This record gives sequence, C-alpha cells and structure tokens, in this order.
Amino acid sequence: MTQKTPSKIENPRLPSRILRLPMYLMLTLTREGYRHAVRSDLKFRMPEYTVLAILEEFGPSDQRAIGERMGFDKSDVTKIINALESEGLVAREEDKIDKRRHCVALTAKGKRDLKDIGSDIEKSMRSFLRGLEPSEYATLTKLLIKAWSRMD
Amino acid sequence: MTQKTPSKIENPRLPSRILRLPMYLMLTLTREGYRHAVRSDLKFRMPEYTVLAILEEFGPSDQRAIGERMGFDKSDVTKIINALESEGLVAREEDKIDKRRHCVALTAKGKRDLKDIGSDIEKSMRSFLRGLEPSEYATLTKLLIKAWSRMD
DNA sequence: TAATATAGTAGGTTAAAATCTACTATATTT
DNA sequence: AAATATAGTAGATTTTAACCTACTATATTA
Repeated sequence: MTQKTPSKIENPRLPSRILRLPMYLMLTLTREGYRHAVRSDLKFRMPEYTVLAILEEFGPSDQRAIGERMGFDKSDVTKIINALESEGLVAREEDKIDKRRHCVALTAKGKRDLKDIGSDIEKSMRSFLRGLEPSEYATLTKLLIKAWSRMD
Repeated sequence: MTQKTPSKIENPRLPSRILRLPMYLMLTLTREGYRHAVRSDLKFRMPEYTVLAILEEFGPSDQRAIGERMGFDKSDVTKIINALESEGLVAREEDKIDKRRHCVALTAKGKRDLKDIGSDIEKSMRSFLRGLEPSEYATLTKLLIKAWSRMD
C-alpha cells in the first residue's frame, strides 16, 4: 500500500475494462492521430479535402448542401470555400436562377490537385494505422461505416 | 453548372473518397459519441473511470504512473484524483519511503461503485453503436486494440 | 405588397482539451 | 553541502472546434 512505486513503467498499458470500450479506443486514436497529422505537415486538412471530394463526386453544389453533407454550419463552409478559392481549387459562380446561391465547382487545378491532396492525407492516415494488415484496415473501415450510418 | 440545386438533400452522404478513411470515420463517430454521452448524463466520464479501473487492475499507484498510462499531464491527474477523492472513491496516502509521492488507492466505496460507473458508461457506448451486431462490436474492438497498441 | 424565410458573409462567443508555469516539498547526484 | 531532478498542486494560457449573431441580398408566402 505504502510501498514505493517504481520510477518507470516499463510497459504502460490500460486496464482491460477500458480496452474493451471501442469508443474510448477511438477517442485515444483520433487524439493521437491528430498529432500525427500535424507532424506530417499536410497542406490541407480533412474539411478542405472533404469539400473537394464532395464537389468531385456529386458535382457543383451550393454551400448549404455542402454543409448539410458534412454536418457543418454554413458559416464554417464559407470559411473553407474561401480558403479553397484563394488557392484556386474551387470557383464560386452566381446561381442564375436563385441569386442568393453560390454554385461552387472544382476548377481544373482543383480536379488535378484533389488526387495529390487525398493521397497525402490517406498516406498519413495509413502510416498512423500501420499496425493493421490491409485486410484488417478494410474490415475496420467497413465496421465504422456501418456504425456511422446508423448512429443517432 | 448554374442550375438551381434542390432545397433539401433527401439522403445526404459523404463521397466515397472520404468514407474509405477510417480515421475520419472515427473522428466523426467520437464527435457524435461525445454528444450522446452528454445526453446520457453520466455522473463520471472516461478519465475518472479510467483512473478507477487502473487502480482496480494494477493496484495502488502514484499519480505520475497513472498519468503515464493515460497519456495525461500530471496536473490533469491531480484534478481527476481531486474529484474522485471528494466523492470518497479513492484515497491519497503519503508514500512512507518517498514522501513526495502520493499513493492513490481505491476506497471500499470506490471498489463498490466502480462496477456501476463502468456499466453506465459501457451501456451508453453500446447504445450509441447499436447499429453493430455483438460480433461486429467485438471485431471492431479487437482491431482498435491492435491499432492502438502499435501506434507511435 | 407585406411579411417571412433562405443563402451566404463576417466576425464573435463558448466550451473543452491540452499545455505550460510557478511553486513547495522531497530525493538524488556530484 | 550544493546543485539538480522529481512528485504533486494550483492556476493560467492556448488551441480548436462548435456555435451563434447580425447583416445583406434575394426568394417565397400569405
């Protein structure tokens, strides 16, 4: 009880009660993964990449729809589009029918750069999860998609 | 290009480039899971429960060792222990050999309450991930442990 | 036509986690 | 013995995401 504890824990680990909780493991992993992402010094982060990918897969879109897909407030979408536009990756165009709307589309440069931006991010994420075999990585992804698609 | 976009997206979804990224899915899930945890109005959160579980599984410990296991700064450990001590769940005792150290141990009440605190948290997390079958939940946990144990 | 609602912008606020500093007390090293 | 290092505390600072407000312009509705 009052004995002196060792100065260094050789193999620090969490108790099994905690290791059986996937939500906590995800929390820890994303926290560490964030640091890893910062270290890998990417030019764009997920929000920017997500907008580019949305425009690529679903085509030009107004900002409200982008925000709805991402679960972001419209004001935050404005900021992301501003950043992407200033880099010449997307262009805003007035919607001719509804002049309140800005139709956002990928530029030629945006289409070109999207792949590199994505592969940089994906490479960083894969290197962080390099403890998993490719098949495990795929299984993990599948399970997360299922959980994600049914969360409340 | 400039055609009017519909006012409501019936089935908003993310592009496949994003859905194939487990780290992003985890980020989204933990963000939502946090809201779910707040809604379920638990008395203690993960940091407090983690400390209790550490003390249960590894026995009495000084605060530095607890922080090392959790990846928390010592000052944060102090705050958690303060909260747990004021609820009578843990007790600090001076280490007789090294008087700088506080040997932290579960009280009888701490041992008793640990199970309820844990099952409340676990229930909340399971209900959040209820889209997964039990076997999928187990697989997910296993994969996350593997990823966690090998992250840098 | 008047009232209400929506898209987007700019900028601010809030809340939580993570980090850091200064300090006291005690141990260890030189 | 003096210098240095460690455990713990208290409190401040930083960071970041999430959220909110006020505003302009335009569209829709009653």
